[in-house]
Amino acid sequence: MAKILQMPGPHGGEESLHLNPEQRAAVLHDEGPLLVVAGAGTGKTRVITERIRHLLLSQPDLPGEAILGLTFTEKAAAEMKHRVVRSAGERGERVWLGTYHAFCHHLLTQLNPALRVLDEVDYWILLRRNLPRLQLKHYFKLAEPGRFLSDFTQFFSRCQDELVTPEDYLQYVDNLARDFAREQRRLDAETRAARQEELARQQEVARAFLESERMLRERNLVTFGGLLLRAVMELRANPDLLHLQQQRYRYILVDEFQDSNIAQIELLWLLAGDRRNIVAVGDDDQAIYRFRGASFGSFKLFVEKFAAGNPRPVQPHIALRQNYRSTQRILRVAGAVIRHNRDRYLPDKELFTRNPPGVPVRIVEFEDAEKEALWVADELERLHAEGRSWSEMAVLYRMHTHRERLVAELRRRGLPFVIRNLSILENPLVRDVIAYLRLVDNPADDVACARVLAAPAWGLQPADLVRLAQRTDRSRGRSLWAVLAEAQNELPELRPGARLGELQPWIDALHRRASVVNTSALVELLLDGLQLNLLPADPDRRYLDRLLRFIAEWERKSETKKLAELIEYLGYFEEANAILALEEESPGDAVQLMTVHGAKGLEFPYVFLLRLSKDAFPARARQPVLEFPTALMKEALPEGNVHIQEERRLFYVALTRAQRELTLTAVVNRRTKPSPFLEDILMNAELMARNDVVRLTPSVAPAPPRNTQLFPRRGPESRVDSRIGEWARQFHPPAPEPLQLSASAIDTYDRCPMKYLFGHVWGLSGGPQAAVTFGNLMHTTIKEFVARVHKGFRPEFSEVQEIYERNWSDAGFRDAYQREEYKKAGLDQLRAFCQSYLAAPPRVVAQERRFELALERNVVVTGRIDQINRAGSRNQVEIVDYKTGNPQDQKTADRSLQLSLYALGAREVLGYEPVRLTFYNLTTNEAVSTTRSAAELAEAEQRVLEVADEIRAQHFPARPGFACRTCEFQPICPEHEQPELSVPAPNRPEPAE
DNA sequence: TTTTACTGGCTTTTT
DNA sequence: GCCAGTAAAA
Repeated sequence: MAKILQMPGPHGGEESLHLNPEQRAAVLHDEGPLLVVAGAGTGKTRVITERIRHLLLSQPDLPGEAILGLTFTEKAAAEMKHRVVRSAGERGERVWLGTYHAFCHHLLTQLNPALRVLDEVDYWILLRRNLPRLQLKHYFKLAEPGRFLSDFTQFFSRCQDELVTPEDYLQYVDNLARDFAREQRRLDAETRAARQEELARQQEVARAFLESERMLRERNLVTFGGLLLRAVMELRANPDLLHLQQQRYRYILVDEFQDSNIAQIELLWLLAGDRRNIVAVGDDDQAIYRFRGASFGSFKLFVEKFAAGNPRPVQPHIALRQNYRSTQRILRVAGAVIRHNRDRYLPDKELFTRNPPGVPVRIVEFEDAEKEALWVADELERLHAEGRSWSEMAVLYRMHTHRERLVAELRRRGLPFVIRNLSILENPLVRDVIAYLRLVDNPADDVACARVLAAPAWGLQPADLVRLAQRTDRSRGRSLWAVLAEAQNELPELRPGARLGELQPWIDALHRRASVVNTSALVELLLDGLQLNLLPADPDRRYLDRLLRFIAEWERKSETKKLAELIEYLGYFEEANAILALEEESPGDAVQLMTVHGAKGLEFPYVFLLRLSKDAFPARARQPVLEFPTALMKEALPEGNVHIQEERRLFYVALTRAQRELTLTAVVNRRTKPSPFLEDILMNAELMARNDVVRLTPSVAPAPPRNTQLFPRRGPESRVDSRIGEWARQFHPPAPEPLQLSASAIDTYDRCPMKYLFGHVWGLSGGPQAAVTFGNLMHTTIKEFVARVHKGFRPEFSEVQEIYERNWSDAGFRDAYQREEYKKAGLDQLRAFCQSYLAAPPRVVAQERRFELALERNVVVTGRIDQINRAGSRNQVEIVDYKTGNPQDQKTADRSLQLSLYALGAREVLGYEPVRLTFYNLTTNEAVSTTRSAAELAEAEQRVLEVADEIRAQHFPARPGFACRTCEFQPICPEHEQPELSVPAPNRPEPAE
């Protein structure tokens, strides 16, 4: 070894000659543990690959398979493998280079060859399908049975990261229960109840964890987190296996060590054995994955565990400090930022560079996001005009939503860009194909049908679609498809050239085939029929291929392989918030857009970092629904604000991506404050004195309109390219006069005018919803019950139950479990309701009373009051509205437009004096009452007229947001549709480090 | 200075 | 549908 150390490069190879002293020391490190602290852009991947090469070349009899290299991503592993093979040849081929997960999978399949790995979505779906077995109570919502499942999968995965098994967790909860039993007498009633509740929740979680593990084992499945946990358990329990592994892997190298979790560190500890030949490379300033379970102090653990008590004296760590990537100015700014994180375990790692000083880092402020987007687009164009290629520029952001305006602007200008990790479910062609599949599966799916009908080939105009939709009738099961069949004869005269005649038999035939053939065969038939002739260069091709691969992968694990199951799976897929991203490929010459997390490990000459505003970057801290208990942590929580420190490291990662120029933009106005991270820079006297930073507040002129039609459509014969989104934006027929409005219509308009357009103007409706079916049933049952009491009867509960069951409908329930849970809940609620109703029956004046109230300007308010009770003298009444679902509180009642309108109707039309307005919450069997003053009623009237004006002005913008998650019109909403730009010829991107 | 009402924005990602 | 941060009100 000594001889080698004196050589200029270990083997005189070209590359090793260029190693700096620290890199060389790391590469040549002899035996025992070593931590290589490799700052951003200091060549850490190179150290690992060079070290592997050095090990192989310096020990001719060392077999490649004695070296184990572990990474976090398959991409990193593949890149490393490529480099090792290139520099070490055939022996490099045999080096085990892969992800932790791949390694554990390999290990476990040696013991259990049929073991299959379940990804996060499929895990979610497994739990969703077996929901009854989880016996959820606190974490269950009738209307949304899957609501908490991703919280559970996340939590279980977090436990596994910390090597906590379901049994361990149960033990922990049992201890909590024991503590509570001992202490409860000393607690006041309120605290006791709160502790009791919390304990019950914990017990539910523990039970679900055990049960989910049971489900996995029954099917011989394992989750990603489980791979690590089970591998560690096997190695601990099986000394022979452990010994074998320790013998085999004589040298271990780990990349990105700072992101290791407890399970991974334990795995390394077991594999390294007494030899402790482990080189861990990483940068704790770039640790950005604590939110998903990475250890707080992997470096500290390493030094304490591996280096302590080591038989041979070793240098605990080597720091790589020379940066080869960025200019001096960029590096100084980044260094000033990260220095604010005081708790760094190893302090001596100030980076330096021999690169030129470069130009100052720009901090640019705008009053709104629109201006930010315009200016950044201007800058990108300017750089390109100066001769930079698009691919040299990257735009980074903290959250996906921050890029939206810029994307719109780039698209408007026709600039080439690629977005990493973009879901294909927003691609119009993919949405078209899925709409066809949904229509084939269920011809009564009006939303899918509407999308299909808007394809050019069927020759319809928006007015035709709306005319057809007006004739549907959800309550009688007359769907758009059924109306279409009836209207068949009228249509040729309706629109010459309409080829609906071809559509119907084709879809009907596919529908019949769907229950017979496998989905892959069906999809093939569908694609044939679509007559899609995608050229190889068509950007849509990649999206379609990805969808087809998704279907093929699903079919392999599917039980029935039939379309109906795929449609169900897709529903779950969306419910689980899963994204189906295009596989990564060379982006070609295009501006790269990605989150800062996505940019880790990459480098770009020109970097723009968006939205450095408070609550944007750093993002707000949020607590998970199920928090991992501190008591089970195997390491101490670091001091200080953990969240802000991680955000600052993320900021540091972003800054250090830049090679030549770095621009930070911020939106700053009365509401939005600048990011505290900018203060870190601007308040730094040294940076300012050295001119490392300039601050700009440019005035931004709106860009002139350019390319609007970026996507050449496939022409008038196309059976895809649905124009539904365009129609939604443009086809706003005038409202019929007089304009009739109900409280719920106004509510819909307020939430999202485009939803109002689809439902109330066009007359489309989504499928039946469980909550609605249930609500109707409860209303009907109560109406009949109240009517009988009114007639002087005192119905037994069995009679009520009989009414309930007679009126039951299965429409809209997602599955039997949800249906049965609803059924039980409904009966319980009715039991409670009837009992309290009979205890003090009101004097009912009217039930389900309809009214039409004519306001000024030819506007009519319509409504149906559930129940009117006498309240006091003469015509004084109470208006009752029964509510199922989430209970309404006092505040909601006080400001409810619905109650105001009912009060107006009761007074103006029905001649009552409403002295009390009541929401009767069936869920809690509690009434909430309120009143309305004359002024408040006038205000409500005003509100109706305002909405009426908006509707008459045909103003129907989409209001995207939280509500979209449950909106049945999503498949046809233009807001959820993003055509992607085509990109010129690909060239391979240069990986960094 | 404390309470209440209104407004906007819903992470980040890998296996 | 909920939470937090901020503006308005007391």
